[in-house]
Amino acid sequence: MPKKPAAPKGPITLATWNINSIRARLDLMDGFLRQYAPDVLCLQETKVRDDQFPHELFDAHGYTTRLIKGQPGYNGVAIFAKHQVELHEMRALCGRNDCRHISAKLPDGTVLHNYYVPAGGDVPDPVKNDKFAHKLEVVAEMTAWSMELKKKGGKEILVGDLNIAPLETDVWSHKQLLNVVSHTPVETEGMLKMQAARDWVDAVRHFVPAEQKLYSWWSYRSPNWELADKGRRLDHVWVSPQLKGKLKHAQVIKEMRGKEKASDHAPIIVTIDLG
DNA sequence: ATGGTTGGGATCCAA
Repeated sequence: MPKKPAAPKGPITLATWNINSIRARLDLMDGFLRQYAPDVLCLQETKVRDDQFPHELFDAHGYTTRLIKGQPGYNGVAIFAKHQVELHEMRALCGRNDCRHISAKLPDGTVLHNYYVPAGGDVPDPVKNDKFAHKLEVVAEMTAWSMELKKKGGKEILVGDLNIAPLETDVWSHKQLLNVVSHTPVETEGMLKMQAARDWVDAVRHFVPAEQKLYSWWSYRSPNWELADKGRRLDHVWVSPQLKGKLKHAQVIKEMRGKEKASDHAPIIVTIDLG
């Protein structure tokens, strides 16, 4: 009888990936899971209703826990694990039930939050662009929520496509992107406030110095994405301060951006010792 | 200054 395995001893690997439609990328996902087999996998932009989710692939790879929250066409988040984890919460950001958050309680009590922050449209003005206004509201709400978490002081991990590249080295050209949605000062400063509200530790920058360029997303519109390398770091893994010393490794799996039928985002894998 | 690509699900929207 297949039983859900107990929590692994020692470090676990945790992946986050904006997959840009799971049904369009079953082969890509299969290859990724064969090669990297993370213990826990968080997805954003699954773009599929729950009753149409392709469970078989994840079943075949041993993800006995599958927590999904999808809607037709857009958004959609999911958490998979090779061992038992509990659904913790599904937050409706800004009062909209639009499938941008799902969270799970891991065996040691750490709560894992998976977010998909709105991209925010093209015009970086909340008066002229409702989508940008909504993005800023979501960031403000996540900041207030982070402050509440800080009061409780539990162990938390926050991952996802946050659609903001906070540091100058998180974009290919700081100057040229200052007025481009994802790197405007109101967004980058908003993100820093959110980090400060819970003392979130940027798990990827914990290993990659801020002087070094680092991206997780390259637009489909650039025909020569790798050579041009006009990327942005939109995807993040943050941990609450008491987990900082438990971080073992972090890596953007850029190779996945170069595969056939790739997502425009690369996955990130963090190794953390929750034991 | 502009247009470039992709996926979903309808003939356009979101990214």
